[in-house]
Order: sequence, then structure tokens, then C-alpha cells
Amino acid sequence: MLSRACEYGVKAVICLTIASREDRIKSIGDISRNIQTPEAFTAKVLQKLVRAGLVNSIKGKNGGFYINKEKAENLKLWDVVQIIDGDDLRYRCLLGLSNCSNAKPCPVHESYKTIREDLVRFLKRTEIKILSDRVIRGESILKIETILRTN
Amino acid sequence: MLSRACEYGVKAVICLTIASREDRIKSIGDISRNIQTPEAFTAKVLQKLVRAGLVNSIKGKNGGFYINKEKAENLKLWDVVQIIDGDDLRYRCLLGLSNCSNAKPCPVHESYKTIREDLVRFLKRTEIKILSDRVIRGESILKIETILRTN
DNA sequence: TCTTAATCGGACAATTTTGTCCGATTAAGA
DNA sequence: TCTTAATCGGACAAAATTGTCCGATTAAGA
Ligand code: FES
Ligand code: FES
Repeated sequence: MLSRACEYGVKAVICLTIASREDRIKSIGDISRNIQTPEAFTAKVLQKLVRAGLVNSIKGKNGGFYINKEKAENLKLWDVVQIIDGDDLRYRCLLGLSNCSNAKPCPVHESYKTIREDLVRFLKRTEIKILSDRVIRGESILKIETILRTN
Repeated sequence: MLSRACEYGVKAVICLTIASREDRIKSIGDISRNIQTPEAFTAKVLQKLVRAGLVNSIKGKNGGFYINKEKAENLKLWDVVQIIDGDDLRYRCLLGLSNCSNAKPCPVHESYKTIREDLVRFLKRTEIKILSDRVIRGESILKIETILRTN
């Protein structure tokens, strides 16, 4: 459904949105630990989001990634998905016909179109901010908690 | 959404369902030409469907692949998708958490669950037979028609 | 019986996706 | 000013997916 890269990107952005409440900057080590994803690969994804202007970064010591409070208020799931995965979800034919259209439709076109529109509508409506609030309230998680043992 | 292998599988099964109306057997060359997919790769996919019992095959000269009329009447899109792609679509967490559950949900779990259920319900309801009828009636296509020129 | 044409399966190749490493650059702070 | 710690970008490596090739087997039909 979403590529790994995209999954990591969404989780990272949720993580940064949480940090944005206190105007915090987070290093990639920090982030990948928080969301339990491979560090270097997640860094690549974040760099793509930086180039797209969705995330900000500061180089040098004490640097890292962050999102402005105001920007964080308005981000939708779709914003991240589109940057990382493009708009295949939006436009691709379920059977892979080169262009999905009403003119020359594949046999599932009519019914699948509805499903696909629902999915995209969901992505466009879902606010990252609200997702991050859920994590803060402990209603949902971004990674499997590791049990800390004191031997 | 669907893997290439799965796209090819669905198209091949629709093609065989059309052939089943006249109890026809089709060779892989025949099929891949009909649905415009790489021959050897499509063959692998069909072999998987044969092993799963969804498609039948006959070896030797005049052999090929076919589906029984009665079986063709009852096949759903989901039957093919599940054999080729497994049930990731059904169970996988949108953010890739190792087990999607109500107990430890990711931040999108509640809303995504609905979308995912709609998608699976669509796949489970959609009858291959009906899709094949649409192709026969010329309402939809399985490949881009190539313009035949007589030079 | 022999030739021909088909599936089957395994090995292999190419491509894409995922993941790692490292040197260059940048900036903070001792 | 020097050390340290961070992002950036490019090259590389590993794994998964997609795609090809070929020999073995099978059966039809001449
Ligand atoms: S043409 Fe296949 S989904 Fe639109
Ligand atoms: S836990 Fe993420 S979709 Fe269910």
C-alpha cells in the first residue's frame, strides 16, 4: 500500500510534530530510535522531505530536523505520501493499464474508482497533528515498546 | 496496491474465464498476447494459480490453461489476489507496525481500518465472471489495442 | 514410433527497493 | 582555533521483485 520509505516518512513526521509542541529539534539518531526505523535510510527519506520544504533541517552541532508549529498544524497525511510515493495511489489502474480513464476503462474501473477516491480522501483529510495528539495521549503507538529489564 | 504478478494473474484469469464460455484451452503464448504481459513471467504466475487449484492445466501438445465453467461462475477477485499477494492488504498496518490490532493501534488504525475493510469487501464481492462479461461486451479492456496498419 | 508443441521447474539476469557507509560541509562550544 | 556532532550527498551493498532461459517431461498426431 505505502512503500517502506513512505511508512518511515509518515512516522518521522508524526514524531517531529510531537517535538514541535515544544519547538524541539531532533537528530536523526533520536528520530529513528523513537520510531524504530533504520537510521541511514530514514535520513534519506527526511532529506527528501526537506528538499520538498515539508521539514526543516539545521546542519552542524546541535543540528537536526524540525517542523514549524504553524506548518505542523496544517499538515495532512497526503502531503507526506505524495512527496515520497508520488500519486500512484491516486491515479494508477488496479490492473496496471497504462492510463486509468473513463474512456478506456479496465473491467474493475468503475467500482475501484470509488474505493480509491475514498482512500485518497482519507489521506487528504487526516491531519498529522491529530495523529500526534493520539500518540501523546497514549492512545496509539509508533513502535513496539521494548521491555526494559533491570537485571 | 497490487504487485505486478498479481495484476498479471487477475488479467490472465479474466482471460481464461472468457475462454471458459466455450470450454476453450489457452496456451501461455495465447494468454500473454491477449493481456499484453511478459510471457515467461505470466507463466510463473499461472503455475502458482494451478498449484493453488484455481486454474487447471494440461501438459503436452495442444495443452494449455483453462478454468471449469462452474468454477468460473464463482471466482472472486479476492481469490486470485490472496493466492498471489497473500493477505497483506487485509491485515497489514498502514504504517508497518508488526501487528495491526485494536489493542496497540498505530495513530491511523481506527480510520484506516474502515478503508481497508471497504477495499477487501470490494475484492471479495467482485466476481471475475462479471468482469469478463464486461470485456466481452466491449465495455472495458484488458490491454491497449494496437493499431494494425496495412502497409 | 517420432516429431512437435505444450507445461513445469530450476537457475539465472535485470531492475527496483531498501539499506549502509563514508567523506564533505557546517556550526556550536570549549 | 580546534574538536565535536550534526546534515548532505554520492557511492555502494543487500534484498526483493520482476523478467528470461533452458532442459525435463508430457501428450497429440502424423
Ligand atoms: S482503468 Fe483500471 S482502475 Fe481505472
Ligand atoms: S495498527 Fe496501523 S493500521 Fe492497524
